Amino acid sequence: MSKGNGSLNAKEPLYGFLPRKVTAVQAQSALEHDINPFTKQPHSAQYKKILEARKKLPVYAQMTDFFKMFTDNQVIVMVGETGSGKTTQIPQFVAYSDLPHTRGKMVACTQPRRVAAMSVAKRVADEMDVQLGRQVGYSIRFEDMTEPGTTFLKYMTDGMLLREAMNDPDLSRYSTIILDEAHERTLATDILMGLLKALVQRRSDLKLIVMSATLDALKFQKYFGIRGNEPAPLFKVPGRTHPVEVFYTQEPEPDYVEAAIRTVLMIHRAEDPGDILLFLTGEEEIEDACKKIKLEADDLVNQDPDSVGPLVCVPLYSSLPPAQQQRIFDPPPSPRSGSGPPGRKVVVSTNIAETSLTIDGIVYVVDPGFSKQKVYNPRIRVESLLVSPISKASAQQRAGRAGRTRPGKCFRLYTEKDFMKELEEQTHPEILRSNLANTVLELMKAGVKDLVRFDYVDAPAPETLMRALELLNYIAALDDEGNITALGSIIAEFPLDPQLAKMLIVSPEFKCSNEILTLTAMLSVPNVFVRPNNQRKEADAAKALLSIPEGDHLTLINIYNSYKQNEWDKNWTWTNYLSARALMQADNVREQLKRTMERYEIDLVTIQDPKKLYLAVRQALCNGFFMQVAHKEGEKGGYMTLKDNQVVNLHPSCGMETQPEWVIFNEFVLTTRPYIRTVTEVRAEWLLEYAPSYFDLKSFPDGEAKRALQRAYNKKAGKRGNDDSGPIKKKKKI
DNA sequence: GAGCACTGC
Repeated sequence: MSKGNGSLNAKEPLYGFLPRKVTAVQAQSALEHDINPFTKQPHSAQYKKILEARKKLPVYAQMTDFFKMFTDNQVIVMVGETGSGKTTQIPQFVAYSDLPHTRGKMVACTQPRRVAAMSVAKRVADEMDVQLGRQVGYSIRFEDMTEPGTTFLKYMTDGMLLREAMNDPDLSRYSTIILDEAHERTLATDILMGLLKALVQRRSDLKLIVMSATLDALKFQKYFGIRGNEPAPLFKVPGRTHPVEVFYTQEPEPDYVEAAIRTVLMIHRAEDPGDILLFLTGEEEIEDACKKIKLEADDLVNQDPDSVGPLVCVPLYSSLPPAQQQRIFDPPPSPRSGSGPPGRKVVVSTNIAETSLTIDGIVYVVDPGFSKQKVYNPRIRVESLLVSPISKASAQQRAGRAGRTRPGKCFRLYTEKDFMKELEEQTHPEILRSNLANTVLELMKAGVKDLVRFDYVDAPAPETLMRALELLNYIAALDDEGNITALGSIIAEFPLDPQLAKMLIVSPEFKCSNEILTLTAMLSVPNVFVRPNNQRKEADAAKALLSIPEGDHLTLINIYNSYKQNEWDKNWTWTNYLSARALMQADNVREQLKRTMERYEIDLVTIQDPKKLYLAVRQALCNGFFMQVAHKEGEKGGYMTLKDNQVVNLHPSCGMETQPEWVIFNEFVLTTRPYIRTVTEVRAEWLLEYAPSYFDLKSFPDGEAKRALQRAYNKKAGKRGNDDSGPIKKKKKI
């Protein structure tokens, strides 16, 4: 709407507002108005109450500066520490200035996590006195809570916006894009930053706000600087947290778990009431530490019940069932007697408590300085998890968890010198630690021609990019010139690893797309097998009953089918030692993938005879995973991966009855030893037939595997001409 | 004879 628009009368709260030239005074008058400018309804009583609370947020005090900076600049970097109110307020300020609803546009605000996108959208809908899903909404995988034509402020996951960018590289629905929590440097946020840097140059009408923590601001300012040297302007808002006193050890601790337990008990004996948060690295470590803390704390209470209160220890990690995760919000235990010492709660958690989950009432943080981090080795194409020292930024984030409700203390189990000298400033962004096959394809689909010269915030290693391009070329997603193919364009549409998508797309040729659809869904959710420590035998026996001897991939299909047949029986997953949560998720994913298949007219077909069906599934598997093949070498059950010659063993969870000569595996895991996990028997002749360029023997490294392939090749050549019983030939060219 | 840091589409 613009000045002089005759359809507006002077009583309208937004009368005289010029998009992007709105002042803070104007916005404030609209906020105080009795009429909601977006619904034209009178504001509720609750609206006024919330507005008073909003006015106390630090960011509110800087409205004037913000509106001016937004008017004057296309790109802004914003820093707002915890408690500043930036995530809820800035998008609203933008909406009042940008007035996207008057131009059929939207303001998007991205979040790295689904729950954040949902809960912030709900809060902001309340603040704006609108119904969630109307003017204010959110969009996450499996749930689009927006109304086309009505929603103008949309919270969404960063991955969701990246998906949209693939099909509309200009992101033309948006007038302003806000990237929140940019300092977390998720893969999706990093890619979006690269795409948006180029996009703001193409689209002068698009505004961009990058919100981050203090430490990264200058880097982003420089990255988004215009015309060479001039950095993007910075908008800074102070936080509102309580002080946290930090303590270091005098000497390095040789055993951080032991030191952590000791520190927790020391706090319990000697410090004022208040809950403790201890960071450890993984499930096993956490369960173990909980047991030990509980034992020792009980001892202390028994020895000295007059001065030591009761203690409860609560584990927290993502694979814990939601009901058990809820225990972190329980109040601490009550004193044993009315006048006895107060109880204390200890939460022992993975990194999940560093960003994803906030626990109120934490006063003490114990930080041993480690976490499990993903690392990618492009040489052997393997992602693995390694216990590594955290960064300074991460240590600060952990310490901050002690000061949410009142002043707190953080005990770092390393020396101050190590903190200053040894810890990296920032955790390496995910883009430097991941296999980029998926990312490269997404970028290509978003119209990026030259991946090596793309303007990344942090450029990945050239070898990582080469590996990604190589894989995409082998599965025919990219042609030999490096251009995206028609097939590659469809592969990119599936929310799957490219190999899985390729396998799914070709599966109708093998008449088993129904089963491959199930398999891809099962492979994209967390482990479905549950194996409680005290019932391992029972769990393994239950698994054996559902196993298919030719391979774990077939077992996964069988499990899904049995699950669906027994859906009426609420106890079925439980009695079979399977995760109901993971299976429900698989079902959900399967439905989503099915819709994408329908969009591209990929037929859903199956073969009635189970023997033939399983054979077809294994052949289809070769079409996607021919790069993940191992050959049996020697008599002791050892395998060697093809081409990169890694010596591996079948993972103990593998359910095959024999050790076949050729197998395809879903993942390579490096734990106590190198293992291949989720494994299925295949035949050499299939590999040669479905991936001839990859199995081109001329370029193959010498060894047992090559000789075996050569024999299969010779046999095949000898048979040619009198054997036409091969798989169904391509009927539809993609 | 072992594990599953955390997100996201």
